Amino acid sequence: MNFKPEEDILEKYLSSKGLKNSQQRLDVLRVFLETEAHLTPEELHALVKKKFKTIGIATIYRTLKLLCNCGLAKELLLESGATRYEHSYGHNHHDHLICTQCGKVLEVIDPEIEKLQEQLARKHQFYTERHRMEIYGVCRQCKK
Amino acid sequence: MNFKPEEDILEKYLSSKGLKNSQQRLDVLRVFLETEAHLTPEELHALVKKKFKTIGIATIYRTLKLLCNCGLAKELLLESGATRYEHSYGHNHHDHLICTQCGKVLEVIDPEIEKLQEQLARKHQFYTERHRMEIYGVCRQCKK
DNA sequence: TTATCTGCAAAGCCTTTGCACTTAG
DNA sequence: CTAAGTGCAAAGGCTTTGCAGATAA
Repeated sequence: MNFKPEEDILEKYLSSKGLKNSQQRLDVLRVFLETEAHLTPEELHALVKKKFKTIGIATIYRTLKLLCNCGLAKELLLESGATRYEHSYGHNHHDHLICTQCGKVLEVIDPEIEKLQEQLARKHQFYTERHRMEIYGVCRQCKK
Repeated sequence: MNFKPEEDILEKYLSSKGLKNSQQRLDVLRVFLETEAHLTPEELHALVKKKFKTIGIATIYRTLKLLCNCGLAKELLLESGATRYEHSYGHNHHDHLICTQCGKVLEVIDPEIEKLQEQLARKHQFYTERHRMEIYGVCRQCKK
């Protein structure tokens, strides 16, 4: 049993699919979990490289895909264009407040909005699978 | 004075910037306005080509950028990955309901949700610039 | 042992850019 | 006339893929 539940989840996912628990995959997961920032593959690559010099960017891309498949990470397509990844394990559905100055991303949730979104979909006879909402603006620190 | 207000808007925008009213720019605008679909640059290129065989994809990209700058088009970054463009002139802010089966995109608006979004931002001391909301699901026709 | 994984470099998308020729003003 | 635009092809980002050597099971 690992210290982190996320490591168990990845391990079990890999085993169940007949995939291997490689050192690199664990390294990537650990570094990914160390920061709450919403990283790009390139940023994550730079961080992993600090500790494991030889890691290749292809392994980062491949591992991020695995992490998404087993529910540990989630892809985030923000308007800045770059694809970013956030932690998914233990994080319920949430929306994002994004500072257009410093790039900070806040995770927020409003049950009332969620309810209205569902009603809106129903009104148009859409069977909701998922939704996303992002508010872009300037945070308090940057406004000063 | 042109038949379409959009043509006037483009013309005036170009003149004001010292840019030229080329035939191609008008061609692209006209074909863009002919369909309510949310097109990718490649799809628009194919449509324009039907009428103006020699148009190049670079001109499509360049013209779409101009149309965005003068408020006639708006870039749409949906989860499918492809960048799409929608009409912007005469269309107020709205959100999107997207069918994950047939790709249909409905433009919707809910004033109550808009209000709550603004409150949510204020609660976190964010000064809202804009926001986006997309609901992905299955439309009535596809559900049948 | 052997199927999978890794790092590398090459290849693939989509989008932008440089260039020589063309055109609007 | 000449600054700006066009189509083409080449170049740029980001992401994926093919491959030969490495490794988990």
